[in-house]
Amino acid sequence: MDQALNDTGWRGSQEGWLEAAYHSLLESGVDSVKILPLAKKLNLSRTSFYWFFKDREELLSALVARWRDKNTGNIIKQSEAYAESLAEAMLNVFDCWLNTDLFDAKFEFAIRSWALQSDELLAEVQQADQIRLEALKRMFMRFGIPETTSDVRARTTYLVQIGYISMQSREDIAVRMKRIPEYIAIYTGEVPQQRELDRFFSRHGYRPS
Amino acid sequence: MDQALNDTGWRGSQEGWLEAAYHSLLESGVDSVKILPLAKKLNLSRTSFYWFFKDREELLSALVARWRDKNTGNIIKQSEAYAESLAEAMLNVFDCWLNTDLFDAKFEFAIRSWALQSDELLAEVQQADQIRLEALKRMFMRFGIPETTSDVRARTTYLVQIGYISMQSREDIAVRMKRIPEYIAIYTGEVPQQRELDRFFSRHGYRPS
DNA sequence: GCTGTTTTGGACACATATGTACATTTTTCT
DNA sequence: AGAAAAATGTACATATGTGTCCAAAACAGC
Repeated sequence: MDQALNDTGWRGSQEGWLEAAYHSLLESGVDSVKILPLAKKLNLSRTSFYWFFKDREELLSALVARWRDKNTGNIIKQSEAYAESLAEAMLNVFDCWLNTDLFDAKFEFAIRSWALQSDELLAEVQQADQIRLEALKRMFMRFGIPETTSDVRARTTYLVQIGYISMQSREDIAVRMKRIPEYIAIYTGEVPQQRELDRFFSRHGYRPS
Repeated sequence: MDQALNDTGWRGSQEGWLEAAYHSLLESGVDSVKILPLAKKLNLSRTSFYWFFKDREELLSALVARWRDKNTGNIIKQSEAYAESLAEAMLNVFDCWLNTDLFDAKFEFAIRSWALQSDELLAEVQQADQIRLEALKRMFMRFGIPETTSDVRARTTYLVQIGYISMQSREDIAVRMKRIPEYIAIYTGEVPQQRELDRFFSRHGYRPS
């Protein structure tokens, strides 16, 4: 029987298993990341898995590594991006919440749920939270906001997003865009300029009607 | 061998199994709620479980019912409580975040994680979110805040809390109390009066130093 | 203290998962 | 084409979970 082959000409590969594990994690949580079901989905024999990974643990570690590499880095980068006003800086951070390439919200939630049953992972998640919160706080302080206020506003910005993820709601992009100016006003205490909003909308391919 | 007996003089009971399931759910997620491990924890034979519950499904349903009864009701109640100012109304809602009897944050997170692998439960969680958000929005509107602003502020209030839960951080009560006035200022746009804060601190048994 | 109901737990049948050993197939290199 | 390497898949051993059947133990009321 002829089956789908990958780049290498082989049916299986480390990437293939990892990718399947990633999708399973996002859809149904860690406990669904099991070798037998993955093998079925990939139309591969279960045992061929062990050629690419030592055991299930190694696969799970690879998933965590993937998360670590992707999600924390971009928040920091966006919070440090050039901006003329606090509102503009905030909009830079908002890029993360609207662009899956910058921040993978579903992945984030799946990891957090997983952390419920792994103290080791929980420690990593909390470290990531701290790093991200500090980056946001620095952003506020760069624009002259006092420390305590910066701290609380950084938390608000970040926690609203984490909460939004946790709601797992899949709203229309237009609905979300409409709320953006209000969010900016609450978080920064200043109303964003129209041209700042236009620049933001434009880079997310959105045309307000 | 003599074993611990409960109120009825019997060793097992529906309540006992449910309570054990609840603790397991909060500590390690739904997939840890298994009959065999629970039996071990309760020092009971596994099969005696089936005297109290038809099967595992029925136990899980009982857990969901428990969550439904507890968490949504109190947010609505607190958002409708008497208040002279918006800041005071907000502090009433904050009671939920500081009093486990009013809102069980750990339970909430465990349920949300569980919803990742159950579409049925996800629908319920999202319905709860909507009901709670609407109650908060009404609270803002009661104090003359325009609709769109009320909507976004309700979301901010609620989502910060859901996000906070999702961080699973266990901070000192004093640390959290110190941030309260700032949060109130952000969410409501008005600074809380000292006597309002004092009343709030007092009912949570907190003495600012 | 006998009787019947409630509750328990051992024995069984079955399902799903993990990981190892080994023979076989497929591809690459010479 | 033949040998070596890479990848697959069957068979086996083991663990953990679910749910049913049934004999026994514990308790309540007479």
